[in-house]
Amino acid sequence: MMFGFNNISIDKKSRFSFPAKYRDAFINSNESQIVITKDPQYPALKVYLGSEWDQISNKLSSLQGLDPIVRNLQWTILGNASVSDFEPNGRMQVLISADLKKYAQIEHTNRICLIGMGNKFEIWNQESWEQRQTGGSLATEILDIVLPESIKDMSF
Amino acid sequence: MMFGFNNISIDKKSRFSFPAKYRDAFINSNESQIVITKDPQYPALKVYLGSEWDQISNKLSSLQGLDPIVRNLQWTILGNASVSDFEPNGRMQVLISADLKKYAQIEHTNRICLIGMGNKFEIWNQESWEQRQTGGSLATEILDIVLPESIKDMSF
DNA sequence: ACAAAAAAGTGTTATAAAGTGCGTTAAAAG
DNA sequence: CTTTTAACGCACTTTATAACACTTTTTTGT
Repeated sequence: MMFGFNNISIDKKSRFSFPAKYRDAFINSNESQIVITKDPQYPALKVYLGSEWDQISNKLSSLQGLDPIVRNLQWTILGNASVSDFEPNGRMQVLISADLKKYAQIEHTNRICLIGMGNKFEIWNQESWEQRQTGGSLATEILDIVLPESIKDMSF
Repeated sequence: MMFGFNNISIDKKSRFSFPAKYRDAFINSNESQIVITKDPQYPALKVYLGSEWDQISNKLSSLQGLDPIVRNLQWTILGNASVSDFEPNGRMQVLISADLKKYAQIEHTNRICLIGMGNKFEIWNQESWEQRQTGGSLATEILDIVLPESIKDMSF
């Protein structure tokens, strides 16, 4: 499983590499693809292993798109996904597109926060992450929309 | 079971070792991993055995991440977890990351308090711990918001 | 439409920093 | 006094990152 905080660099060509400590996890789960997409709630990116992504994307695309909330999630998550080949034995490098960099507000920096959340990672701009960690802005964002039943049991 | 107070040292490379009195407990419970992460309420660290951690992290990551309070807990606990291999027969040493040291306010000292809480440990800055013990309140109680039902029955 | 130039993407290497392992000394316990 | 444990120091190994070279794709001008 993949947990924990990492402050890592992006090179001039917009690549980052996963810290070596996750290598075994990648090898064991037999992954050969990595998918990066937008986080639907925050200015951050989600990074999924290929197999995880298959589950999420299948489930999400099968939902009926008439509900505007579902429709929005589909646009955000499916419509921005970027699939990369990935070699767990190699350098474990992944390219981030200009578009995704912009969304996560990491266009003008070469340091990012890569957060292991168990079955996925998140990528954050350093300042945004630190603000989140203090919990300061929490009070203002208690979910004010009612989620449709269909996604209540999904965890992205 | 692992109980009791220990005042121990961190070396120059940010490692501490568990007191020898816990060796049998580690060997008996057959652990080969130790997980350190942030305490969600206080400026302290939680130290879990691998098996305990599996339970906690599974439960926590299965919760609805669209709820901002849940998401915050996931960030704090999962997103800051550091997993170490651990040999109960060896020196029982564990590395603490710079990030976690900062959170627990133990960056500028080489003495820490390691508190056995039965199935887990806590790591405290010495002054904070003493204040707690004498009933003084700490500056920040980080999580002072109402918890959603889904996590009311969890014990971290 | 084609060639040249620029940009984007891929791969390799070198080096400083971070992490690991282990022997030695000092302190505590039996 | 002997044995065990904790702390320290040092050497070795691994890792992260920047610099560089090469290839492929895209853009531009004629």
